[in-house]
Amino acid sequence: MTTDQKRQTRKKYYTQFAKIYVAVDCIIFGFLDNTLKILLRTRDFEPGLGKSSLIGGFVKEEESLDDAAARILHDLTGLENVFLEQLYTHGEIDRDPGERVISVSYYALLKVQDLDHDHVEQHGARWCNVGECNRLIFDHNEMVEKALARLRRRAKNQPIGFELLPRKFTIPQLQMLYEAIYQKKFDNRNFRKKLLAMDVLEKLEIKDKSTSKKGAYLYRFDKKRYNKLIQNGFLFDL
Amino acid sequence: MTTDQKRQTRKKYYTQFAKIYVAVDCIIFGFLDNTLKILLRTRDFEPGLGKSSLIGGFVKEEESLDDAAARILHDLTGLENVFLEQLYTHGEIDRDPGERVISVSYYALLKVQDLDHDHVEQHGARWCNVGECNRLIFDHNEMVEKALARLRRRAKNQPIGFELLPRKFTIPQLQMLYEAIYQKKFDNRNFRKKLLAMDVLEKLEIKDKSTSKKGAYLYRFDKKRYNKLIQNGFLFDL
DNA sequence: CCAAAAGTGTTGACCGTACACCCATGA
DNA sequence: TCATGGGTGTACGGTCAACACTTTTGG
Repeated sequence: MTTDQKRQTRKKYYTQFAKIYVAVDCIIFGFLDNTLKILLRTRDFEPGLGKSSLIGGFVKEEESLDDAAARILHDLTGLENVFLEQLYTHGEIDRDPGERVISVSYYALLKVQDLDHDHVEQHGARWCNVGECNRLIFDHNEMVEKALARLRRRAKNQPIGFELLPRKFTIPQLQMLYEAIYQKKFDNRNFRKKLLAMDVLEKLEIKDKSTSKKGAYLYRFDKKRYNKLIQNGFLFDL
Repeated sequence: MTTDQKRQTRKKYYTQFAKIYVAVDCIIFGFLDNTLKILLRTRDFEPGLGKSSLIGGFVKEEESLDDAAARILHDLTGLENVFLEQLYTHGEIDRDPGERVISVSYYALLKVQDLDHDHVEQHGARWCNVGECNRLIFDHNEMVEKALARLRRRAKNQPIGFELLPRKFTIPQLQMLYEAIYQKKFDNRNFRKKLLAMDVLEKLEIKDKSTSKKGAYLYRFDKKRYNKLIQNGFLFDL
């Protein structure tokens, strides 16, 4: 029996219970102008018409939560295979003043240089500095706070910072990203030392001269090497 | 306008979208016989009749997710004000072979000595050693894994171990709890040193002689002191 | 008096942090 | 030639981990 056939032959076991609208809201991070930003949109429907909100949508009957999040992200950005992780599910009864909706939040990290900015703008989205995007509808500010907390925790223990940079990047670039995430300065010697000691970056023989006359060496995150190290009990820790 | 009135006057904004069954499943931890255990139940209805499962139930129209979890926990244990934290939301389409149900998992930490064990048994629940409770229905094993991972992370950085012990406990008791959680031995001198250095325990002038002839001093977690320290930037770290 | 659990300090290794100067180059 | 950002090494202090013996007392 195929999965589709199984689905069609399902009995009605739970008719006595209530069904509820389920939404997905995405906190989409990007790194532009050495600043950490998220994508916001202005609501074009009630309730909350005209107010700022995260990028979201309803979960369909025949898609998983992860699929819904990926669909919503893809519709807006045109991108696939973006880093996406579930965060938290908000289930207060009156969180949406329209009707009862529970919302599963996801955060995404994307490489802005892969993005078609016109496409994004045509969908009514815009980049907003993290920390300046308060006054969102419903409980969306809380979602952003949780996403930031998660990003900060993860970035320390998992190599996800690279998801926000081009595949080839310089050490100063990476450091500025981390400074944007944690909102504090790092000592450049210590940062380099610790980072390179982990031995997960491949140094390229090319320099990026776009930000200095001397130029900075480009590096690439070596995922295969990272996975091998992980299997041997190595822990990423910046 | 009262909250109830608001709710009744809600418009129908989202009728074009699908509604979905939402369940809550609880991973309920307890510390018995120096072992970390969770509460399981045998399903007495289809689908999955006769199989082992977590303690769960459906979310009602007029209750929040947190309230649903607290209700389910209270129905089974008779306890209130138990430590309860949301974990993850499982949303695969076919995770429940009956109908489509998404499930929000919560983990709970309870003091087993507060428990009416007859009441629990009458509700068909039993304690099962963590690590020996595989072969659960649906994706419940995955939920247990996630709960364990979260417990381990939290126990290191937040004083939640105390939620699993009596209000008055001994240092050796606490150490055995941590050994059960992390499945490894700790050096007792180092454990004491680090723990007492944090200065969040109040030493009582009574000894517990139930496990040794010499007797071990009882301690109490000083929550007020802990909160004060936290405000000054102190970090719990065991 | 002895078995069994409670309680106590020291040392060496390692890691995190603080800190300042030279290099390369385009303009 | 100079201004700008890139790149480099060392020393100190604190934290973590390893380690063994004494104390208490009920049976």
